[in-house]
Amino acid sequence: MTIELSDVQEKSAPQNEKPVVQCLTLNMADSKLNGHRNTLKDVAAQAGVSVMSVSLALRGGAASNRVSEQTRLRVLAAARELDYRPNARARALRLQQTDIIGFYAGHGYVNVRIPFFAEAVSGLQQGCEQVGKNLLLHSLSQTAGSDAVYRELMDGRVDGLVAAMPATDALAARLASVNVPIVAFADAIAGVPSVVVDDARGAELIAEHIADLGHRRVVFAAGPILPFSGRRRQHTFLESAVSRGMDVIVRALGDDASLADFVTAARAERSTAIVAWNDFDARRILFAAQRLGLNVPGDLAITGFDGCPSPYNDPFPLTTIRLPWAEAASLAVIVLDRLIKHQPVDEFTTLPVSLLRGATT
Amino acid sequence: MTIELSDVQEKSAPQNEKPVVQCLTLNMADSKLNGHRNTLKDVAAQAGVSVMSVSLALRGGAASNRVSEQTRLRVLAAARELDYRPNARARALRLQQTDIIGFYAGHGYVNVRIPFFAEAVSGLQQGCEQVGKNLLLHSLSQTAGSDAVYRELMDGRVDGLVAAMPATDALAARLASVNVPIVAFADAIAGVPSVVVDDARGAELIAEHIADLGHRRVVFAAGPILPFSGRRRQHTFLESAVSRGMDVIVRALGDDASLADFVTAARAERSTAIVAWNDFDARRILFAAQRLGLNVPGDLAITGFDGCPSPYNDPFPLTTIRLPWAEAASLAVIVLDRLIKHQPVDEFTTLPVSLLRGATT
DNA sequence: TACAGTAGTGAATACGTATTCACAGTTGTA
DNA sequence: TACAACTGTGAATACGTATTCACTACTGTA
Repeated sequence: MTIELSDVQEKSAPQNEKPVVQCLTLNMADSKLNGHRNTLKDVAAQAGVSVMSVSLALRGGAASNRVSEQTRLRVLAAARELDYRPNARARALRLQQTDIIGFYAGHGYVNVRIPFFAEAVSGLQQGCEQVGKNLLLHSLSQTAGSDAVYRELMDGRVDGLVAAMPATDALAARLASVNVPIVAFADAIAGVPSVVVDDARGAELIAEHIADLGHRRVVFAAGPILPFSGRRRQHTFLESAVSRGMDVIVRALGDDASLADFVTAARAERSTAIVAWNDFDARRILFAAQRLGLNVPGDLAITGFDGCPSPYNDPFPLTTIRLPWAEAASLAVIVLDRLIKHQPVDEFTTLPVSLLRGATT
Repeated sequence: MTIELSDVQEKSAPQNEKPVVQCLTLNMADSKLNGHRNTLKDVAAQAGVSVMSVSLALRGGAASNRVSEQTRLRVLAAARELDYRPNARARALRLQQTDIIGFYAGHGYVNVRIPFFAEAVSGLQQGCEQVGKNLLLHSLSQTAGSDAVYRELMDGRVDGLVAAMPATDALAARLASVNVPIVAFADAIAGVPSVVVDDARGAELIAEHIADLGHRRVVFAAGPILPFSGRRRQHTFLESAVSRGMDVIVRALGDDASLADFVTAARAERSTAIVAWNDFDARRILFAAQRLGLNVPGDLAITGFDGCPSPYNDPFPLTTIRLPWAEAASLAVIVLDRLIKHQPVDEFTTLPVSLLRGATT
């Protein structure tokens, strides 16, 4: 069942090495651009009333009482006939609001391929739909520094920002001091409404689970770099596991080449379980253990942390802590919206986590 | 190695069933909002020159020659001192351009959890970074109809749109006729510059590969609904496989409950391989086959279509066709940017695909 | 010295919306 | 009939930028 990596080969199609391109003219594009868009003034002229009346009539609700029913109907007819839509750019300037919120993530997490980020974006989208905003993914990956976030935030492009794990404390402080509504996500930021998940409780649940299964000696696999939430998991797990009488060895997990050594070392020192600080690393360890011919969980139990649902039916699911990133992100948007509207908000929200029992313990 | 689904249980944390919430005041938020942002006029006053001079001086390049060196330096100093940043909302109205592009995907593919979508967004982001645009994810999932896309497109919120697989032909036609730059992605749209991947060639590669392995009787698993690219894969595979002397049975794949029946039926009629039109279905079939105790690929070979890289090291990778969605999406953005700038564009671009040999054949 | 040419800058305006202000017209009351 | 109260609507303006227009001051040449 163990598969060699070399089995995965890429065989490119010989006759299709270069993109097949047919270049045609672009007269079509030229003729399509610069089409005239109808404005409020056009509608007013069409209906034979003033701009003001149009604005009031179209706004609906209580404002519509200001205009006579006859005028209102005439305006509506004219607007429909001209297919009028308020210009979002002008609206944004007039109302000082774009109906767009931004999302920033530090530590290189700006990549939808990473499950955490995908879950977050999924939740953000859902939240946006609920409050009628749009989501702007800043075009800032590794190259763009923290300054780019700040600039985009300050130039009025977005109404607010959901900030996940700022790369540095300096950036966090800078974000917190800015004149723009901000909600912290995943990691709390001092002085900013924050939505987080209960990492610490998750670490306790793992410790409890491992202890219940009878493990007495385990390895905690820390990443080379550990964001704040990772440090919290490590700290709480250590405390909880030790208090349950377990020996815990904390060791940094290296690159792919060193994975086998990591597992072998754990076995050599008689550890029976490896607790990883996230699912990504847990799967790397699982993969290495399987390649070494170990029986998981018989020879070695492995646990992760995140529990992002797999897009595929996973035949060998991890035992892990499910962190409700999507729900948290969705909530973050709602909090941000309240902040933008000057409504009272909870300064700090922690979402509960749960143990997801898979096949690795 | 086969795992029962019932093994995956969710055990919630008893004392954390409700979100832990600490509600504080929001005076902080109040004091932060409504901060004054410096405008061009403020900079002009600070530097003791006119608005025009400031605009010219800050623009740099050839325009800066219009102002004296002394004025330029004074303006720069004033701008830095006031931490001036041009207001994006006002710029958008003045320049009739927001530097934002939108992305629309039909057929329910608006979900970063779906690998195709994640790859697409990843490529879009990369492309955006290259051309200096931002990416707007419309808040439109299942609830919002095609009308919402149209509206967002027409109100000037975005400079252009990358459209993947419009839900209906009517929508495609409508998009193509609009006064806004559009690039079709994944599925071509008539009259619109399109960036697609070579589905047909991929289907040939699969047929060739399966034939080389000696299979004479295979099942093509079609989805209940097949988007255009899926129909193309099916059509070309059929043609190519039959011409190589294979028997092909085309059968729709049902829900999870019917997966086992699907596999059993294939075995009963002596098929030795199942070709799925995408990776998602291929994995579902793989999962079902493993649960039935079959040896893959010994008893049954399985192939997919997509080849999105897994975020985790996959110990049992599919044999599939790698479709370069990210590259295609990135290119789509670049084409869109050229369209926006009225530069000539390729009307049709097809990116090459390759066979990814995994562990399932 | 007078005038043409040029460099530099201030004032004014458009982009399209939403809203304030003021005014005309209508109805109601003394 | 005269005046107040009120309703509906037109005109004007601000949001902040980028750009056009027009004007001043200065340099160079005849």
